[in-house]
Amino acid sequence: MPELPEVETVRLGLAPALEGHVITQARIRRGNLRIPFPPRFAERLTGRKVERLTRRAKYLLAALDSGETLVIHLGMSGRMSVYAEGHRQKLGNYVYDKAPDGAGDGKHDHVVFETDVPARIVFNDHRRFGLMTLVATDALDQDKLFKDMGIEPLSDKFNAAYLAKALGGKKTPVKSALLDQRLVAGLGNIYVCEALFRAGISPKRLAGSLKKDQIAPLLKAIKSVLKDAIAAGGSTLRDHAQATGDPGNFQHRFLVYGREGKPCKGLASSSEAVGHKKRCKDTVKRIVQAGRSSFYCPACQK
DNA sequence: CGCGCTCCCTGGCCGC
DNA sequence: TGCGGCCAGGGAGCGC
Repeated sequence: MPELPEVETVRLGLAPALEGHVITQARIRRGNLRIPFPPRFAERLTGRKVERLTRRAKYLLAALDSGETLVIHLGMSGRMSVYAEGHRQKLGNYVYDKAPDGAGDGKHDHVVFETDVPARIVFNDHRRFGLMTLVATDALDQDKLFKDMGIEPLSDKFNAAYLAKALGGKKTPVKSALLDQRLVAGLGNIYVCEALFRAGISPKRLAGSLKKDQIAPLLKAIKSVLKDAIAAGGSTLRDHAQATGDPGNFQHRFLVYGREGKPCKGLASSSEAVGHKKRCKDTVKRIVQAGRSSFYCPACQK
């Protein structure tokens, strides 16, 4: 489920319970995630202070005072839930429920942390495509997980010149190119579909065939859809929840994703418009590209 | 090298 | 209500 906006939403909700705090206990309840836990995983976390909680693409990174970084990926269905010990309480900008009986004991609760807030943090992942591992902080960039990863879409480095070069000459559909984490890291199926709609570009267009004057609108569409989704707490289709347990709200603002056969919304508001008309009588279509659904409006996207 | 297909795993939903 | 089939936000691996 989680693309960049969902992971960022989780990071924001996790930070008050983790950043600047000590992990007083770490417990593996169930292994069998995408990769095995590293040796002595719990011991290497216990007693460690989390100095910073950051995000790289769809990964959460908790830098520890030991010089290691706890790397977390939520896969398709991962959740990080924060519970306050004792009673419901507010930390930073978030309100956390009191840990109910059995919080952390569920069938798909893989890892449970306690921190000195005190708070309990539960990593739950029923599809088990997620992972948790430890990597030396000063070698993070060279790690297998990150060494081929492209730039952050919300960074200043992701600009029109970069995007033009990244797409230029590519014979793959622009939809597939934007999903390639080596070009730009953090976009997934939902936000690529939504960004292409906002920019008025068909997912079938070959990346290298985009006109010069389509690059800037596409860039703007990608950045705006990600920012809007973060502000809305991400998109909850089924599994995504914020660290507080609340669902995200951006799914109510999808213009094409999951809307096959429904009327095209045209451009619902000027803030979402990056260059096409508001009125449209066509319906949203779904095609499969590289094994994944693409939703688009044939009239609005060329 | 670069592409797309398949698979990993579980569960929700749809249609019969 | 029960059950089989299909589908899902990610990503690695493999074959062409």
